[in-house]
Amino acid sequence: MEQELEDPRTIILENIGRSTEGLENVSNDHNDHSYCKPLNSSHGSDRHYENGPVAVASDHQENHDMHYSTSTNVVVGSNAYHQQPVQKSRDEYYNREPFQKSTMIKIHEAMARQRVYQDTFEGNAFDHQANNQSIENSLDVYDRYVPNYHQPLPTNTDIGSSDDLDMNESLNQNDVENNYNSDEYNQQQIQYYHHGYANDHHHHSQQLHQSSTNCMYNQQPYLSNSDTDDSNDPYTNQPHSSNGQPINPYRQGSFQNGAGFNGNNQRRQPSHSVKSILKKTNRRKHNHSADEMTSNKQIEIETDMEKINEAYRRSSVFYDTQSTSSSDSQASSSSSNSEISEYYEARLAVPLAKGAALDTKTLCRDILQELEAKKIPQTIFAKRVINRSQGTLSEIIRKPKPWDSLKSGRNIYVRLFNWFQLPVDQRMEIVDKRINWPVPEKKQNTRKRKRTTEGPAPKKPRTEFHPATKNALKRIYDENPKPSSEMLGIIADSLKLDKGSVTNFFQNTRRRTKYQKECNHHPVNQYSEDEYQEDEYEEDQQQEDYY
DNA sequence: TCCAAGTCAATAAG
DNA sequence: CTTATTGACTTGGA
Repeated sequence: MEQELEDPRTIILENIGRSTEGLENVSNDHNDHSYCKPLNSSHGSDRHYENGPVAVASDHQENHDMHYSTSTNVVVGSNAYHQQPVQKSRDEYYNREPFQKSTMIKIHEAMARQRVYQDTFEGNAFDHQANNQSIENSLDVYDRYVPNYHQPLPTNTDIGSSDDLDMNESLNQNDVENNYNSDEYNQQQIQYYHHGYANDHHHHSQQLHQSSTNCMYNQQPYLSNSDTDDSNDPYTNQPHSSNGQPINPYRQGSFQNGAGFNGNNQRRQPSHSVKSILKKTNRRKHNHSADEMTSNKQIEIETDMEKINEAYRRSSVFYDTQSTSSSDSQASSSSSNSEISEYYEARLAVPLAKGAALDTKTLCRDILQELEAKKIPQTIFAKRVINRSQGTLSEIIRKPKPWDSLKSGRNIYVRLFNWFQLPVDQRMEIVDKRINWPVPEKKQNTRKRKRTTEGPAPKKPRTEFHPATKNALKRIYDENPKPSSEMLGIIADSLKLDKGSVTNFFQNTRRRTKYQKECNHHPVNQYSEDEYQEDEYEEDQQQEDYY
């Protein structure tokens, strides 16, 4: 496509009136788009992933088995999706220079130009001085963006373990959706409770209330106005209490009675909580029935409660006959698994009280601890409790987003919370691998890409960026996290990437970086522009725990 | 079409 | 085996 007529560095140097002597020679460009590598071989022809990527994985494994010791055949080339894949060895792929040295200069220049254009367009004076400066700086951009690196030889990618715990199904996401999560959540006058939690976890530096070991959320009324205090915790938008305590996540009106709802799980009966929920609901109804929106919500809540009640009624026999040990995997004959499961589902789906806010950070930390303590695998927890994949769970738990920044994602945290409110035996029963809970129906609305007339479009194989390419992208991102579409095109061309991939990269990075700053208070993480000499790009984002 | 937020799911890391 | 990472896809809204 584009032809490299002249080394852009020359142009730049000439532009700023400097000699071109001493420029390092660079080889000619090769426009073969060889610098990003879809992971899966055999693609592009007529393979459609009707059976999911698994089918391809086995191909991979085949290659792997046959060629690993010397070199693994991989598809090389961002165009593999549209064209015939090119087989190259992994070694060769990694040892290749991903793109021309001049490339980064070009990109940098283009970005500078765009800035200039924007400035001009916006009527700002164009600072030639600054521009030259910027161009000049761009000369060493390549070295900054593409540090030397020594790609280790591919390690054994133990592919044999294609563990199919197979809770397959991209499960029904509907069940969660009828929880309300409108923004009137935020508009409410919110009353928070002080969130002092006491449990058997010792690592909490700010632990204060020491009471029953199982009462995770021992709540006490705590009045505050979430919008008036500037020392708000981004995670809850709640003020910190004077003594630095984490602030309670819950609003009055729902489950404020910690003893009643969560209390001592040794003695508590399911009926207790169900009743208590219903009671609260009714009370809420009286309090808020004036507003129409509110009454609509009310109806939803009531429906939820009905479901719970209903499910509970049907499964109550089970609880009555349930022995103390929940280790008995088989439910009593009088209550089917699906009924119980229904009950649990209803419990997990209970919406938070209107206006309530969860302290996601604290919640997740505790949940995480619980998982570790109880040896509950994420895979099963993810499916059973929040109905999501393991990877999703991991990210949600590990990097919880502030409540106020959440949209529909709030449902997940609510479910997490609800699960945690359950007495341990129920809690554990839900995630007991020995029990085969009925799999939630899949939302069959799998009308994937309807573009093509013949079935689902093939999935684009995952791109594996060359380390240097990845690094370059990161640097560019640092400079401009939100390039215009045009810029994206330039970047893609320059780095020999698919524009879609570049777009995805920026999109993903933006989203994944969004709360990092708020989380990272360590100065160590403050990115410093001048010490990335060596290859330190592999450990680039140690997202330092912020607890 | 673009974006953000939510996810999936392959696969790298531990 | 379990968990963390991350490119691509899906949804819902301009």
